Amino acid sequence: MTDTDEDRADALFHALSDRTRRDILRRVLAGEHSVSTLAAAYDMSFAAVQKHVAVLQRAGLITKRRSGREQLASGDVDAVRAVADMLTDLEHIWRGRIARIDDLIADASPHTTGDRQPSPQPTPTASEED
Amino acid sequence: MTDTDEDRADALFHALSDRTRRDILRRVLAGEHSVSTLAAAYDMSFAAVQKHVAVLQRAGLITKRRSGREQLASGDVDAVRAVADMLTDLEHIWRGRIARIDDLIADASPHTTGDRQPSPQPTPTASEED
DNA sequence: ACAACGTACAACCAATCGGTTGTATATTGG
DNA sequence: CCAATATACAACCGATTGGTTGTACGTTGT
Repeated sequence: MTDTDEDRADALFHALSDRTRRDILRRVLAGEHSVSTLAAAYDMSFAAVQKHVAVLQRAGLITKRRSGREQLASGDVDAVRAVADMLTDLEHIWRGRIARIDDLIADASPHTTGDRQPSPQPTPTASEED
Repeated sequence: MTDTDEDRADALFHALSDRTRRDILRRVLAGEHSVSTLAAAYDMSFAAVQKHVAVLQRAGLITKRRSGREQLASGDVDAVRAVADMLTDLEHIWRGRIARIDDLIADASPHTTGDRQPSPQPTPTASEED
């Protein structure tokens, strides 16, 4: 919850919010690729791809290692898991809400205690219009 | 895979890339909140918060239902899971890479079959043309 | 009826984004 | 040595973003 964590989350989600970057990430998770090799795969300038790689690297989603004149990029699966964990945290928050609703239902009707599924609708008062 | 899927991924990750929006999402995953209630929690104008809510809604991360003059926002955990699944897919891609490396190691040295670690070096055979 | 409330949206602004071209700097191969 | 290759980075540009204020409109409570 610290400010630095939020900065990191900003960088991670922002890095993932571009389809070219997601594609690059897929490629470098599957195996090392030089920036040139990556650039050849897209219909844009080398500089554009290099900037995408830099964004991914700054977010910590990929690492680079020098090999002669090439920079070989590699996907960092731990960073991907860190993002997945953030989403799991969100799911936990949601589960807490459902648990609270279940408690209310259990309180209102002493029956039906013991079923706690993904729950079709969180609140009984459903009426949508706009 | 499809273009629409990528559009959706763009919207989801973009929506999550702002800390105010992530905070709003946490609140509405924990329980319904009106836009006004949400706006009161942040040091910015009502209009700014309303736009953040709109971004989250367009991405499908939250839904709104009208209750009198209020719009009650609710987090959609299925959308959160959809994002988590995208990250799981990325992890699978990475696992495929590790499996390939393991195969190479197993092929090179008939011994040591059965240890599968995060792998310090990704093998010198970077399969790529130029 | 009508003032207050809750919401939506338009118009505007500075900052950032995703792309471009151009330039500089290593590294490699002939 | 020199040319080609691989990378990095600056400067620029149009589009988008995150914020603002102002306005409009339906709903509610008195």
